[in-house]
Amino acid sequence: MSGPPANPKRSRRRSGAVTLHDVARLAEVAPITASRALNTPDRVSPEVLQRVTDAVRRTGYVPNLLAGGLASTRSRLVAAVVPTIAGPVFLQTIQSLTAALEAQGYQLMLGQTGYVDSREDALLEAIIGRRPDGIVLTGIMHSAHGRQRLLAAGIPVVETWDLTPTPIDMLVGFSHVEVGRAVAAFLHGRGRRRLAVMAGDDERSARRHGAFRQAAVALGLPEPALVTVPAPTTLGSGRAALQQLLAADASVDAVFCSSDLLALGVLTEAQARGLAVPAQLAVMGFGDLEFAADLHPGLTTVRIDSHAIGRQAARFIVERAEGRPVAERVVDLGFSIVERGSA
Amino acid sequence: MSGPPANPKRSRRRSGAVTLHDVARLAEVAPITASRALNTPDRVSPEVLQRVTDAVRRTGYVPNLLAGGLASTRSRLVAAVVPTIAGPVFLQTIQSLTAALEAQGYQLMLGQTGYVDSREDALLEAIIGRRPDGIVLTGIMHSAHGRQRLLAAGIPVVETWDLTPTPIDMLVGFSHVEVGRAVAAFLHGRGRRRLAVMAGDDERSARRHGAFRQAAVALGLPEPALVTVPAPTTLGSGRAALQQLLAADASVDAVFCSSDLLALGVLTEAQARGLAVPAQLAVMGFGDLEFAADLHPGLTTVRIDSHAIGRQAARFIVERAEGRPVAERVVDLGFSIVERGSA
DNA sequence: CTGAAAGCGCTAACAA
DNA sequence: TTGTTAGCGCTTTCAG
Repeated sequence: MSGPPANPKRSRRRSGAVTLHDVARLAEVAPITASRALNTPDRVSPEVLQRVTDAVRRTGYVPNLLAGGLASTRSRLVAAVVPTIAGPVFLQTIQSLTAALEAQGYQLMLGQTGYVDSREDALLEAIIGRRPDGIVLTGIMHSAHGRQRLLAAGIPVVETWDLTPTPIDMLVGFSHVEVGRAVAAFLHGRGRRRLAVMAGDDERSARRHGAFRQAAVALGLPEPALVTVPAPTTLGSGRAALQQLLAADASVDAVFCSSDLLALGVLTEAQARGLAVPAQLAVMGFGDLEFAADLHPGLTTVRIDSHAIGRQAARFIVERAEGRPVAERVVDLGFSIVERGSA
Repeated sequence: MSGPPANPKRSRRRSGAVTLHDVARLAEVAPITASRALNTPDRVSPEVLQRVTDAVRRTGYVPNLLAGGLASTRSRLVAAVVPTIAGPVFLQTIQSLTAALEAQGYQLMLGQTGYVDSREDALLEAIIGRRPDGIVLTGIMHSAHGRQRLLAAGIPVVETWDLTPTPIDMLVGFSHVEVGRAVAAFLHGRGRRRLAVMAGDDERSARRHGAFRQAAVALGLPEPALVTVPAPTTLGSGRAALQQLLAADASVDAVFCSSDLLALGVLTEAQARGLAVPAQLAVMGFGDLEFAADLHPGLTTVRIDSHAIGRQAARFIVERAEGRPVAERVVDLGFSIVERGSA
């Protein structure tokens, strides 16, 4: 339909796609005017705007954002880094982040480190190479070297799902230490006395159960038992961990799991061996994933507003990219304990 | 540490980052030679390679892939489009796709249509604008107009999770019709006579249960009951759907769910109301997600190798991008029925 | 409000 | 094997 390259002048390849020049020629304006019509339509006369709009429609022009990004040093690309997208917790954050960014004309690039720190550096390099307008770090422990590069690249960074005292740049999360304490207090308040923790082997989880165990002891309870499972946590590892836990000490009357999926595993195993929840064993999860409310019994868990984290991260980055200074660079979204049947 | 722009010549901004020119100057070679050293190291003398490598290390140079992509018309970017990443099924495909691409130096851009067709066009535009080396379409129904644009843009496309007779370009999936038939035959073979279907309201799911119901009738069974739930399917919708199903017809003795999550909902509801699985009700899922095997009872389900789909899609696109022609453009990965306790 | 010139940082074409 | 030159397609300066 559209004319293929016909001019046998000489030299380079040309991708063959319609360019802004083609549009401009058709609209009988200079390329820069066509550019303005598309990017800042209110700085162009209505008539010109109309002509350009028509030309775009007629040619099926799609702006080359690579070229635009190169020229303007604004890529409208945002990178997100997660250990694995398959883990239960970060998914909603990524979902909302993507959606919020798309609504503003930004795209998300996804990177997975796979819980292997060495991948992190390579990934970071690939990401920086794209000159994204921002990077969202989710649930990862970044090396000092990685922080360096990020800082050096001058790319806005949002760390999420945590509240570190020394953020690289911006931060949206909540206190894992507070979560641990609150859960210990909650279970103690419900009359539970022999607590246990089942936790993924990541750093954040460690901080939660560290605080949990400390708080339990401070409340006069015996040191809670601890079972660690490899991250990402699964239903299967929850079942196995409960077996292990009960084999070591059958008197446990409450388990705090580091994810709802783990808790579902505990629920499943309890059911399989006829252990009554919550009568004999109270079970608490973490995350308040979608399924938590509909389990039987309903899962008592720590609610984290994963979507809000994603949205706030998007807001942070877009603000920065548009040149608006971000007043408050740290947002604590908090958490809450949702009491349902399992505890 | 590194020198900021000092030359007060005139004109443009310069991003401030280290460029290939800086590296080349330091290594005392021409920029193009430095480029070769980085991209095709074997076409450069060992000595030059060494000098360039050193210069890169000393400057902390990170290639600008926007510029590279613009010049070479190869962005090393691949776009994936899913309805929502939060749905249970596509996650593993995306995970493997990302991982496989990263291993080859490609990055993934994620786009969500949110089950709204109008979003699809806007998203497509944003994607095409990045000039990706490929697009992976997962679980979406693309409009004729969308197909047009994709074709016109000349970007390699891989459709996944399906086997359409008229692929846009490349295809990796399996037959949903075959799945429906196989499940009907399986349940019939296990002596089930009053079948039911619980399905998300997406097109693919409809094809599965269409074939399922047809096959059931062909086997001499009564027309299976059908309960439709909105996509994406959840545990909660599974519970609700079972209630609905039993209210309409309590004699049902087998349910085929259009996702494992839905099946988990059915299992949960059955347990809550003391309905014995599989004795009174056989439950089958779809997907064989990670948790399926560890449920109690274990979930009998249709196994789809979601990871393999992602890997094959990556292979397709990389082959194309590297200019190697793809011989077989359609791959049927098939499926299998995994028999566990629930049916 | 519109345009001419210059160049973002890189690599494909030729040469040498 | 290395270099020269000319752009990829867009947007920023700086003028009108």
